[in-house]
Amino acid sequence: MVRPDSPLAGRLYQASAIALRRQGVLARVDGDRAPAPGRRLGPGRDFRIARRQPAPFPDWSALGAASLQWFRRVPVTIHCARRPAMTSAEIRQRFLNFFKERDHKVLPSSSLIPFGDPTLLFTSAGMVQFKPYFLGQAQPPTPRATTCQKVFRSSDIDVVGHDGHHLTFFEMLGNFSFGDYFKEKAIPYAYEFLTKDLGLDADRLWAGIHNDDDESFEIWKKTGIPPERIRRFGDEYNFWAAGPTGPCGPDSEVHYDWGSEYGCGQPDCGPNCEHQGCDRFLEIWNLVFIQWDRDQTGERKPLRQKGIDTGMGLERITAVVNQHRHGVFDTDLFQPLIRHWAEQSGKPYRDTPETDVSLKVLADHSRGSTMLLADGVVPANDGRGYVLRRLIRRGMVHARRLGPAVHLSSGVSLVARILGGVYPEVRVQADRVAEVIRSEEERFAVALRQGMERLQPLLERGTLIPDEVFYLHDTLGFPIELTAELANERGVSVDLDAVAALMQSQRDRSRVATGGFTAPLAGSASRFVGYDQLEAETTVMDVFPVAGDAEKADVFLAATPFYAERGGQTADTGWLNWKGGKARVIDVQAQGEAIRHRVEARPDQLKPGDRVQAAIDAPRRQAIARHHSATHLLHRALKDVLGEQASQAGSSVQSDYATFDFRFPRALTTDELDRVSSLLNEKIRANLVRRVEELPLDQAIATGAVALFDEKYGERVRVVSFGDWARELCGGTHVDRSGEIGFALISSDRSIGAGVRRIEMRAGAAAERQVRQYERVLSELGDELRAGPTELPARVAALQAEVKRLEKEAANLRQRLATGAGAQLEEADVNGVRLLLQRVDAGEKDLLVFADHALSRANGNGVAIVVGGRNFAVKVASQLAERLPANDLVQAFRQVAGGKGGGRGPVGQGGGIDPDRVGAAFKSVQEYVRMHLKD
RNA sequence: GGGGCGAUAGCUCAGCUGGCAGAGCGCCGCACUCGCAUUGCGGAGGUCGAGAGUUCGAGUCUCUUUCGCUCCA
Repeated sequence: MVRPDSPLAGRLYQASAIALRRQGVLARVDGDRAPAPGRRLGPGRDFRIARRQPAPFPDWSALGAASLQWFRRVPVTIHCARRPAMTSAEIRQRFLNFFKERDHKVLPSSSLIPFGDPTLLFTSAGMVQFKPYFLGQAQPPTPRATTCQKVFRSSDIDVVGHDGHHLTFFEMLGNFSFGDYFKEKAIPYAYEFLTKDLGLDADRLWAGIHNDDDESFEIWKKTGIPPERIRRFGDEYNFWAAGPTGPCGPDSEVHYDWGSEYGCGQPDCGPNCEHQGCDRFLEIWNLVFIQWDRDQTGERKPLRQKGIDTGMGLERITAVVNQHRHGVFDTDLFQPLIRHWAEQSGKPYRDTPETDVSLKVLADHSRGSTMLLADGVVPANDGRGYVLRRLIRRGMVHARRLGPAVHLSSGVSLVARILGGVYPEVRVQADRVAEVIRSEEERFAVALRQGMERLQPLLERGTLIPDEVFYLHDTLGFPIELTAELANERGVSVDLDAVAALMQSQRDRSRVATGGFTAPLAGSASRFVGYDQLEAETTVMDVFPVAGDAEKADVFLAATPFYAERGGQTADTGWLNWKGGKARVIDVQAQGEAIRHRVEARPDQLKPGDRVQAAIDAPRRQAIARHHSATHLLHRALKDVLGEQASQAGSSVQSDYATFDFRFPRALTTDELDRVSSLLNEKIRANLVRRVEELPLDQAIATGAVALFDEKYGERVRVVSFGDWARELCGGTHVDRSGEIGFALISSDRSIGAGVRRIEMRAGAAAERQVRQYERVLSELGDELRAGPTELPARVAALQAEVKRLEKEAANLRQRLATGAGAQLEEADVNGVRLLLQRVDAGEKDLLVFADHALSRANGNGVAIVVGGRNFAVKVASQLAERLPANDLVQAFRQVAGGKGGGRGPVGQGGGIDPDRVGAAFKSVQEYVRMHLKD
């Protein structure tokens, strides 16, 4: 890196020279006495850079990189440039402070994995963590809040890099009101923050509002935006709803005007301009006014508690404040990353459009993948993990494009440096994150190698059919864009439309297959009483038939002791009893707030309003509880032994076993497993008391409970703890004291994916059964081998060696017996061809070996037939094989001897013959040969 | 959740329409060499992922299953 405060010299690209000048750095051509501000520098000219001011050089790590060829064409990026008007960190802080001063509670960003919302893949907006408050499902802890929220959007993944605005990961600044203030304050707040705190030119701000929203129009006007800069739009731009029903309302955006010189020049040009190439307006802040509740008929009723939900992208506003016309990648959030890969690849930023796309993709994707990984997403083939994998792979394709030395994983530490201050989890997890990306890189390298092996010959042949391109992508994971690129280099054409059609049909197939289950939703919530009741008298609320099975029904109850499958814990089973009937409950699933019982009964046997007694299989529940509690203790034990990084990635709790998945980069050593196991059982014997508390979520996490993702929590959560040792958020059912678990046995530890391991465990009676089974096997083995348990391995190894030796000896003996004096051999000579018949005592596999041996006596001019039991083999000397195909001889032989068989070339085999007729069959073969050799 | 592909020697893989389980690398030994590398010769190493079926005969065909890779939702 070049030091900022020393004069620089080098050879300049013209574009870079202009960029330098625009950023307030003067270029002086060598030999000139003074900087020549107006002088145009031609490409390739030597030059020097001098500071214009004696003042210290502006922030070095800041913006506006310019690239130039340094001595001897070694590429160097110099970072000089104008000091940013305001850094991103400063903007973030000012925003939160601004709203804090206006009585907003500053809340931390929630995870990128949405809490308690299975409908969302990622946290895709600032309001996600507040959704329950807006939907009226939970009481907000505070009437006003403000956040800087981590956000991830997978929908734009393919667009990133091609412009200056689309990102996968970004930060969303937002202020929120839950039934507190409304438009009258939200709009002035926004205006004040932008113009005063950020110092944006008020004349450049425009507002977009909903067609019918006169209220907002008046407020904007009063606040300071003249009517001609307030534009009205329809639902497509300015209406927000969480879904077809529920809370909704108009929204209003603030647009920034870059100036008419960037516009399309059309008279109707304005925010949301739809003219091609119009680049004048940029939306910077979106204010949502949640004011109605929409019902199924589409009718809107005014909400009692209106809400405000605003969102402003930090990257975008930083670009605007610092006048980065070309977008967010020029801001201090991205420049260090861009510079990093520009240096690693030796390809400067702002040099060619292709390079810029790749640099931007790398900058964005390294942020995205690092942040996802830091929040616990693991590369996988479905769901979130799949999006992550795609992100990493796309990043690697572009890394590869920049050069062989360019690696996506090398950006992780930089991302951690840029964002780690605000999101400490990135800093903590940086090593693990880099490790995971590295292992993905290795995996991808394998896919690339395999793909290249297949692609190379096709390219040399000069044709590439779409099916082949699709196969490479679909089966081998070889990126289509890479195929296209390579084909292009070789001048081979690829029908990308046809490939896209194949992709589409695959998408359709998946969609059709997924849209299967559509059980109707029960209207209201079922009350779960199963924490302290094993049975309950209750009322049937709804009964639905089960598609494709007339003997089963789905039943919804007002209250139920049945635990629905959730958080990895398997569902309870049991019975429903009612006057005149009884049915087994075989599965229980949660559907929203309702609990669906699948029972073995016809749908007409029960109807809404019926009284039933619901009773779960209590011993089974107890066995499940033992496994679930043991899982908590195991989790704690793993963390104690391996460190806090060993965090849960999933679990499955059944009545007879449990599996526990956790993040850990390598296999556990025997010693570690031993320590985990003994600590686990020690805590079981300590008979720790189980406590359950219900707490608000943030308080629970604050008191050190282990929070998990993928689980669905309400605004109040259950915290289950054993003694003061293991403490977790958990909705499951547990034993009262750890001693009830009895004993826990870890039966296996294996890898289930990059950085994730799975431990299988049995507890209580299941563990006992397992141990007894092992013991039985051991003692049977010991009896059989006459060895004590500890001697068994050595004994078995010795036996195996012995078996090998004997097998070999036996094979030798058989061979010698067959070929030696004792071999039963008949011979005949037909027209100079020797025919041999040999009877051996051998399995069918060996017959051909014997035939080979026998044939060796015929000096390459003969036919050998070997019979063993009811099987036979025929071998013809290779020089005869054409005139006497083995298959014909086999047929001649079995016509007399019976059985079946066939052959090819010089080899034939058959079986099922009558051993008594072998002699006669041999005669028949002789006859056949005689006939055929006459010709 | 749906689709594609794969599982054969320690590793990477070949094995065409069913008919004697192979190659390269690695490993061991011997020769050559002062020694190493190289080279030459020889050798060990396989329940062909598991289970059923079809067949006289299955690594090969059919079904089931486990695991892995991969695309899509």
